[in-house]
Amino acid sequence: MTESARFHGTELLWKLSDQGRSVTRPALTVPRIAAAGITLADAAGMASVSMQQVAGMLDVTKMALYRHVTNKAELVAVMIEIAVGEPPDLSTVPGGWRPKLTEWARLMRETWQRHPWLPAATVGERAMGPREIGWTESAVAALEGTGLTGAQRMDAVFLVSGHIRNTRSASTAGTQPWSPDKRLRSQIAAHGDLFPALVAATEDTIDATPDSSWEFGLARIFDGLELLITGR
Amino acid sequence: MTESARFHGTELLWKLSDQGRSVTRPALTVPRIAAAGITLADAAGMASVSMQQVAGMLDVTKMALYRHVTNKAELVAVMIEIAVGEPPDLSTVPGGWRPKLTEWARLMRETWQRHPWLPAATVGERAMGPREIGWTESAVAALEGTGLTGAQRMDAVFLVSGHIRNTRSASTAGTQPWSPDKRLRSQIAAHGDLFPALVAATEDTIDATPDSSWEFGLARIFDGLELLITGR
DNA sequence: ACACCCAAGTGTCCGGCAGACACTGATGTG
DNA sequence: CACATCAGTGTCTGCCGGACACTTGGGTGT
Repeated sequence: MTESARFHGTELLWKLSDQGRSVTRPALTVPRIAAAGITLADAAGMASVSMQQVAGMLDVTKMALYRHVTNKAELVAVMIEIAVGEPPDLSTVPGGWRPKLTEWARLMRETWQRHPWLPAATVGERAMGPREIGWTESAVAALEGTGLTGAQRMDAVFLVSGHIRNTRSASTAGTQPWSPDKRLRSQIAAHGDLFPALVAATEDTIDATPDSSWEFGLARIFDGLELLITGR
Repeated sequence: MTESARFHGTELLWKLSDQGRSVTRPALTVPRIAAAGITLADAAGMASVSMQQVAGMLDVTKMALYRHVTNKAELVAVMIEIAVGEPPDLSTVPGGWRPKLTEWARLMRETWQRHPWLPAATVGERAMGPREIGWTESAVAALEGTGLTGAQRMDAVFLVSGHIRNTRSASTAGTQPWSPDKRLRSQIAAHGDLFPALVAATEDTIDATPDSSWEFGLARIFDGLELLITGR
């Protein structure tokens, strides 16, 4: 059927199109759907993840997705569970809780950097998957033997992960009146009489790297924890 | 024209109705619109603040609002600026930076408690109003004379306000696998073999107050800052 | 007294969103 | 061959933000 239809192009084209649809297209599965959602979110943010956009990526009607996920929240949950990946094994990290937690924070930050929508998605009341809980497990385990109570270990992990969330993306961190936003900065300068302390403090933040807040905060938090753990 | 129509009720009724519309109803103004939005957000969350809902509270069509605000983002910005209130004057707080910042954090937390939608609304790229910037100014000013560089003062304030944001509301804090969510907790217990550290740590968090994470984190952060400031 | 203007509020439309529900067409098994 | 099951479809509803043209009523200039 390849060459014989040379002079009946339309027929062949139609068949090709049909074959393209029914043969080459892989079956719709939850992982494939989630992967499409992740691709979309990585590229254009969580706001552009809608059922129809995801369906569009798979050349399928949005209603087809509902055969595999019960609703959008479930789709997002699967996306998160896949995107966070396997929790790390910190037992191989030499040293005490501090190097272990440092590595944990680094890995988590890295993951969230790869998927900038994760901070925004992992917010509010929702179901957590096993891998997501596993990340917390890792961090809490790193604090065993520090003499902290269970509640304190929990709070410490919460504090660190909160800091990651806050420094991770402009879309989840609170807006701050400095950072590279020239417009806002010039507004502060224009009303300098109202904000003398800000004007003074922003003078030497011009070359601040985006990572400086991250490192500063993490150092303070770890110092504070160390003070508590070593008992002064 | 008032009494002469006594026996032509319909006319009077129509006029009353007209008067009721034009006389008793106050004019639409930006503050009134914003107040309606704040009431709505306080009661039912940011998700229920839509142009039509706000307009409905004022017995007006949603399109009428667009005469006073250019779009929804601007409405929200005004809501925020009004809700945060005047920034505090910390110069009256006796003591050094730590009591001042403690008071600042307390006040900010209080404000955000009064308007639980504030954390969610003050996120992402957006315009900040003078009062909002003023809050930051207050905090940065409290750190003057500590010997910290401008960038460090900024980072410190960012760290504290980030912690407020994280502990403030379930709608902005990252989901955590403990807290009073029985369902999630039982799931951890059910798969206890996967999460031994979590099981151990959650055992004594049953009576954790919702404020404990807040106080724990703030104490660690302040301790860490103090360590840096006193130079040790 | 009259024409006119203009600001405030309105009605209608559009595209995009999540999701309910009934349907079609293929496939494998008795 | 009959039939159940299942993957994917089409259409509908009710929300959302917002563009745009419209009405209406209270001044104001002449």
